[in-house]
Amino acid sequence: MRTEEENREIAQLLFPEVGESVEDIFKRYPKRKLKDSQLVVRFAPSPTGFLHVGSVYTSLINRKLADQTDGICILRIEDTDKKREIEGGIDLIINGLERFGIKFDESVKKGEYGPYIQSERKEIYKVFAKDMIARGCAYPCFASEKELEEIRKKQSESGVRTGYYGKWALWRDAKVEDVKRALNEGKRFVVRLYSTGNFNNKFTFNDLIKGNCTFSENDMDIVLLKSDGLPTYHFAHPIDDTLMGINLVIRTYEWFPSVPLHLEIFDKLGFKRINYAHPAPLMKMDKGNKRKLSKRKDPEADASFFLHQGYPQVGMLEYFLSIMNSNFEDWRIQNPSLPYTDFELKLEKFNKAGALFDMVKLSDVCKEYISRLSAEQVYNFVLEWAKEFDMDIYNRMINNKGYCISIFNIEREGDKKRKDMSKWSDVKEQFKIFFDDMFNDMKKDVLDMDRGLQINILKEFLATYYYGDSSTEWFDKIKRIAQDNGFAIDYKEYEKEPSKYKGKVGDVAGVIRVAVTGRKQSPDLYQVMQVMGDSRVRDRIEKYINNLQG
RNA sequence: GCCGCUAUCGUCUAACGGUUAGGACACAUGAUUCUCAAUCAUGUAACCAGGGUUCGAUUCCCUGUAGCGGUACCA
Repeated sequence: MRTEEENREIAQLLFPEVGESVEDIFKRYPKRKLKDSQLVVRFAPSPTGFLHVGSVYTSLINRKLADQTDGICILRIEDTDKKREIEGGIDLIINGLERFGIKFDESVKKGEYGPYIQSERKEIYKVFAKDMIARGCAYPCFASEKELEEIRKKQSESGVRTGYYGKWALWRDAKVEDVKRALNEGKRFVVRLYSTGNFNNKFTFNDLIKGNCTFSENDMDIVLLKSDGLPTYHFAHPIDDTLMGINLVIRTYEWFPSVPLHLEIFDKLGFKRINYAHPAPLMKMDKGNKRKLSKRKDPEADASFFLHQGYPQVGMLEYFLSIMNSNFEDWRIQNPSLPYTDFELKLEKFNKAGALFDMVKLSDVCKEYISRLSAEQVYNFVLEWAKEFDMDIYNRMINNKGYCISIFNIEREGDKKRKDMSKWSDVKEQFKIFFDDMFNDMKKDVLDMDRGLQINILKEFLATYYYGDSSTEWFDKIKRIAQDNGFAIDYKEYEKEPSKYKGKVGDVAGVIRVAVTGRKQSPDLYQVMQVMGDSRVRDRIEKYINNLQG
């Protein structure tokens, strides 16, 4: 055991350049003037790669909770691992989240409690590290990687817990002279927590999502400051969240096991503890096993995948909301016209286990969402998407705005809303029947019907077709053609005696559909033809007739 | 290995000791003055296993099993 004097001496030896005190720092970060009910939360990603969908998920929780309580949502960049950092990583995160409609009240660009990038807060952590050493709550450790490895080896051989703790912690109670000598030899050091926890002591802890949990006290002398002078997550977290006035930490589940450690650091720092909520991560089914959505294996782990595909941002957020609080779906059914921001998200309703990320369900939520939009809104969203990801579509839309809106308007009104679009890129397929240069006429024999008969039907249709007809007039004419050619008008009658007829009205409409759209399936044929216009319809039918004759 | 969390239809979940175990997605079938989509109706489908506690357990407790997470000078 060292004396108080000795600890102060070591602190001064290690950080002679640090003149500021803990009090000085706190003066720069005054307490926020907010009510307790107003949540100050933060999303704190590392710029180590592309924006993960899980990040969108977690930041949405933060954003919602802040909004609901008239609180503040902060973005903080945790870039203390310089080895894993990638260039442009910060912009990737900020721009990406913004594209999903998630903005921050304080972040890299604005805010009074910055810097919001941890590497720029290096000096702050040092002040606290020096203070902890001086008070005997932390100490320098000069152990080499090799030595640490040896310790670990010995520990696993004798079957005890691995780690730097208790009697295994070489430098825990080192003499001042030893510290001086190591320093003089130019050895690099880390600052470790001087843990006073007892692993055999259990305590309960209340997590806002998990509820009451039991933990063992931490006894690991974990690294606080790395040898490059930057803090580990464990050290930066209590300091930043305290200085920034965070009153609820929402972070993914992988942090859950380090709660005892963090509580000890809070205590040793002399800080008030902060409430935690640990939501479970998004999972993926892989060969019968659930696993975390992986950056390397799963394209859909990259949030930009959804941007490319053109999944509507609100659809994405609503899908996430339905995973977070399953009552969101019921709420949505009861309040079809309210914005998702009106839904009240509750931490206690979160599921404790990880949910599978379900693309099918996502598509369904997006279909619902898009079906609630007007044709103009769809046009604008698709245009925005196409501008970035599909110039061909973009140009078509710019040059044919009215035409495109009327395409999007097909079966968009009334009760029978069309729900076949889950993402903006789906328009490419839709456009194929409406633009002549994207249109592929079908081969002659797609229909199992005599060619002469098909030609007859189409010629008769052309003879009576009038663009100004209402849909009933239009269909009456088709029925007439059907009748004249020996088709049943009534489906049930046809079912009774199929041999009496050549087919049913649907088959006649089918011939026209194939001629006009090039497909056996299409949206409401009458509406399609109205949108296409008289001459395009006639052209296509004539071309198809020629094709059959050729 | 050790520590912790979790466990209901294929998926997301509801239930907070007594229910024909509910809903949504998916799937299947049927309806529908044209196909697809939509809509409507119907249907298939679940309490991880074994012990307790209790008049009664999906629900509470224990054990096992499985999944997930942690066990770094990564976050």
